[in-house]
Amino acid sequence: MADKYDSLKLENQLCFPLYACAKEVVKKYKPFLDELDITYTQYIAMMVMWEHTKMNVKELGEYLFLDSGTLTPLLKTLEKKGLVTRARSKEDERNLVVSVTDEGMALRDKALEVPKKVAGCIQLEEADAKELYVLLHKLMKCV
Amino acid sequence: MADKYDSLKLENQLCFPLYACAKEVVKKYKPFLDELDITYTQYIAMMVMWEHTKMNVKELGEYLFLDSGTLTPLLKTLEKKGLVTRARSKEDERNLVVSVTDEGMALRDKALEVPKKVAGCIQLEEADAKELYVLLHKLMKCV
DNA sequence: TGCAATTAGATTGTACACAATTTAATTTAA
DNA sequence: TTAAATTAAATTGTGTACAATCTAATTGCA
Repeated sequence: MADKYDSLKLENQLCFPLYACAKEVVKKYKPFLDELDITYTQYIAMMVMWEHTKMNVKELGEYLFLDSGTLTPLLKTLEKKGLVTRARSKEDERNLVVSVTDEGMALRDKALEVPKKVAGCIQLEEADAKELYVLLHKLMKCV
Repeated sequence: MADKYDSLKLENQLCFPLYACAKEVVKKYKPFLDELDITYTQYIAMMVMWEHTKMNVKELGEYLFLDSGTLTPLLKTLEKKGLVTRARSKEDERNLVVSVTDEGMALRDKALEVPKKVAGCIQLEEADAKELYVLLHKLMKCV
C-alpha cells in the first residue's frame, strides 16, 4: 500500500497538526480575550509585561519569539490602549523600553480567569497535557 | 513561592509553546520551499491537491482548517504559478473546483525531498516525534 | 410554484508574522 | 580618535489568518 509519495501526505506530517492545533487552540482564547479587548499576541506580550514590568523590545522578542517587525506595531497598539508606555532608554538610545502602566497591571486581574476558561474548552487529560508540555519544550530546544 | 498570578506566567502555558513551536518549525521549511517557490501554506494545500487531484474550496478548507478568506487569495496565487486551475462546478455553480495541473503534479517530485530535509533540521528522537504526533491528534479532536 | 433559508465563495478590514532594508546609536579597532 | 562594524528598532512589502459581510446559486417548504 505504500507508495513513494507517502511522505508528502498531510496525515504523515508532524508539522501540520502542530500548525493546525496552534491555530485552533489560539482561536479558543478569542471570546475570553475579546472581553479584555486584546488579541492573543497582545495577551502573551502582556503576560511578559505583567511579570517583568519593564523590558526592551529585543528582550521581549526573545521571550515571545517575535521580531521588531511584529512587535513595533503591536506595542504601539498596546500603548494606544493605555496598557504600556514606550520610551527610549537613557543609557542606550537604541533600546526602547516598554513599561506596563497601572491600567495594564489592572488588566492582570481581569485576565486571571482566562487560562481556566480556556482549559475548560479543551478536554485533554491532565497527563496528556503534561506530556505534551514536555515534548513541546523538547522540540523547542532542537529547532 | 506560588502566587495568585502563576497561571498567567508564559512558562506555565501549554498554548504558548504550541504557538511558538508551530512558528519555528514552519520557519524550518522556508529554505527548502523557497527552492520550489511556494510558501508553507501553499505547500500543505498542494499536498492535498497532489493526493486528491480535484477538490472544492470548502472540502480543501476542511482538510487544512482554513476558510475561503485565506484560501481564495492563496488559490489565486497557485493558479498564477500554474500549479492549479480554478473553475465553477457544472453541477452546482456555488462550488469552485480546484484541479492540479501537470505542472503542479511535476512539482511533487521536487517536493519529495522536503520532509527528509526538514527532519534533518529537527533533532527530535523518533519515539518523541511519534508520541507528539499522537498527542497533537488527540488535542485536535478535543478543541 | 415561489419565496425564505441555506450554502459556497468572494470580499473587506484588521492583525499578525517575517524577510529584507533602513536609520540611528553605540562599540570596535586600526 | 575616527571610520568601520555592530546593534536595536522601525519600516516596507508580501503572505497569511480570520471575523464579518456580501453575492449568487441552490434547496426546502408553505
